Amino acid sequence: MLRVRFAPSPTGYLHIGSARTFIFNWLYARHNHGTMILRIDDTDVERNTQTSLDSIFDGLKWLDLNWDEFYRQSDRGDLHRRMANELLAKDLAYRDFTPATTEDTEEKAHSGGPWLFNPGMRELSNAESDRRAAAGEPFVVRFRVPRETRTSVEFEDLVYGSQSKATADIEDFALLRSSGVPTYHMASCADDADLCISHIVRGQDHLTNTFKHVLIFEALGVQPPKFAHLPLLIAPDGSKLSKRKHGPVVSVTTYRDAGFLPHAFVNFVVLLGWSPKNDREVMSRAELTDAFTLEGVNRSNATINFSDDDPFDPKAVWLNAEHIRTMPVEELAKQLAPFAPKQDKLLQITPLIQERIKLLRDVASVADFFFVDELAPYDPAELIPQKGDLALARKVLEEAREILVHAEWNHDGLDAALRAGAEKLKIKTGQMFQPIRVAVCGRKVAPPLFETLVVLGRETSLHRIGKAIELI
RNA sequence: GUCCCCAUCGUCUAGCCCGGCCUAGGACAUCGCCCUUUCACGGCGGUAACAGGGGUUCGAAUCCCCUUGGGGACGCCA
Repeated sequence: MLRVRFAPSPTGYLHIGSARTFIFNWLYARHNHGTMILRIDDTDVERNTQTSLDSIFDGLKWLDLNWDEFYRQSDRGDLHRRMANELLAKDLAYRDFTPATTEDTEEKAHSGGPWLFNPGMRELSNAESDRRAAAGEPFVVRFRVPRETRTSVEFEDLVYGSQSKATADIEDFALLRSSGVPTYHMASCADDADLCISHIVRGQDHLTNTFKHVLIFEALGVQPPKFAHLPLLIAPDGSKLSKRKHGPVVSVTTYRDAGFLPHAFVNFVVLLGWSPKNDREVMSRAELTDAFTLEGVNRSNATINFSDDDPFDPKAVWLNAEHIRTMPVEELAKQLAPFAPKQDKLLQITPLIQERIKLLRDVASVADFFFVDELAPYDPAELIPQKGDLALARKVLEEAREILVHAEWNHDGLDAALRAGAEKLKIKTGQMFQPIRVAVCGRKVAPPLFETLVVLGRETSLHRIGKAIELI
C-alpha cells in the first residue's frame, strides 16, 4: 500500500514551495490510490506558532486537496525518544557532553575540512557515559556514523537516480537535544518508520539529509522508504524562495486573495518541475491526477517568474484566465461573489466579463459600472466618437435616447434599433455605439454594448444617457 | 572550505536514459496581421535556446571528461 506524507513545520505561512510539495504528494497518492498523510513537524517548540499553524491549514483548505490521516509530532515524542534510546542502547549512537556551541557555526563550517564529531565523545566508554549522565551532566545523543565499517551510503532516488555519499563526509548528527526533545532527523525518521511511509516526496534541499536518514532507518532495522526529491522553486534572482527575502509574494494566501482559482493555482504549480510530456498545459484536477507520475518530474530548479510590479507569474495568470473561461457561469458567479462590491445581477454580469477577467478580483474593476447608482465623473471628451466632435456625440445620444425609450429591451431588439439609428444619422455603427457605451459605462473599454444595456435596464440606461447629454 | 545536485528560447518545458526522424517542438510573455461596435476571446505569423572546451562516433542537444555558471547541504532549525 502506497503511503505518502506532507510534513510542514509551523514556522511561517504556507508558501508556494511547500504547497507544491503537498500537491505532488497528493497527486502521487491519488494517482496510485494510496494514502495521503498530513503530519505537522513541530518538534521545535521555540519557533512554532499557532498563527503559522492556522495559516498552513488556511492554505491547504483553500487548495481543496484532502488528506486521509493526520498527526502532530509533538504528540509522538515518546516514540521518538524510545527509538533514539534504542539506538543508544545498541551503541549505534552515543552521548555527547560537549556544551552547545556559541553561534559561530558559520566559522566552523567554513574553516577547512568538514566537522565530523566533537573530540573525545565518540569513544567515551559506556560506563563513563552512563556515569556522567547519571550525575546529571547535560548531553545530546548523536548518531555514530559507521565510518569504520563502511565507506559510503547509497540510495536510489526516484527522480535523481543513484545517490552515493562517503561516510567520511557525513557528520555525527544529533538525534536528541540536551532537553531530551528529538531533532528533526530523529523525529522524522521515527515517524516515517512508524507510520509505514512508503515514499518520501520532498524538496531537493533534503537530498543530502537523506544519507543520514537512510543511516537511521537501517539502524532502526527497517527498510528505508523510497525517496523522490523535487527540484526547488527559485526566485527570478536565482535564490531559493524564502518567506523572509521575498515576502508575501510567496504565500499561497496572496494568490487566494488576488482571486486565483485553486484549480488554476494547482495547475500552474504542478507545471513547475513536472511535465505530462505531451504538451498539455491546461488541465483539470482529474486530468492531472490521471497523468501524474514521478517519471515526469525533472531535475533542474524552476524559476517562478514574479517581479516588483507584478507579483504573479504571467503563466499563472494566463492559466487562471483559462480556467475562468471554461467554467460554468453559475460556478464562476459563485466564486466571484466575495470579490464583487454588490451581489445583485451578478449572475447576469458574469457572462459579460467571463472572458475579460484574469483574476477573480478583476470583477471589481471590469464590471464597476454595474455596481454603482451614479457613474463616477468622466471626461466628456470620451463621448466623442471616431472622426467626430462633441456635436456629433450629442446628436448620437439624443437619437439614442429616443430610440431606447421604445426599443424592445433585449439583445436583438437593441441591435436592430441602434443600427437603424446609425443609418438614419448616416454614420458608422462604431460612431453610434461608442458615445452610448461611454455614457452608460463611463469609459470606452467595456463589455459588449447590447448585453450591457440589457443588464443595466432601460431606466438606468436612459438616466445615464441623459446625464451625458447634460455634460456636453 | 567540504560534500551533493543541476545546466535547451526572457520564463515553464518537449527531445536526452535507448545517439541519426532536431534546418530543436509546445506554452506563457513579446511584436505584427486578421476577426470585430470598444475591450476581450479567437485565428494566423514573426523574434527568440542546446553555457564553453575537449573527446567517443560516419553522425551528439542526446554518451564521456574538464571548465564555467547556478542551486542545495554541512545546527542541540526543519
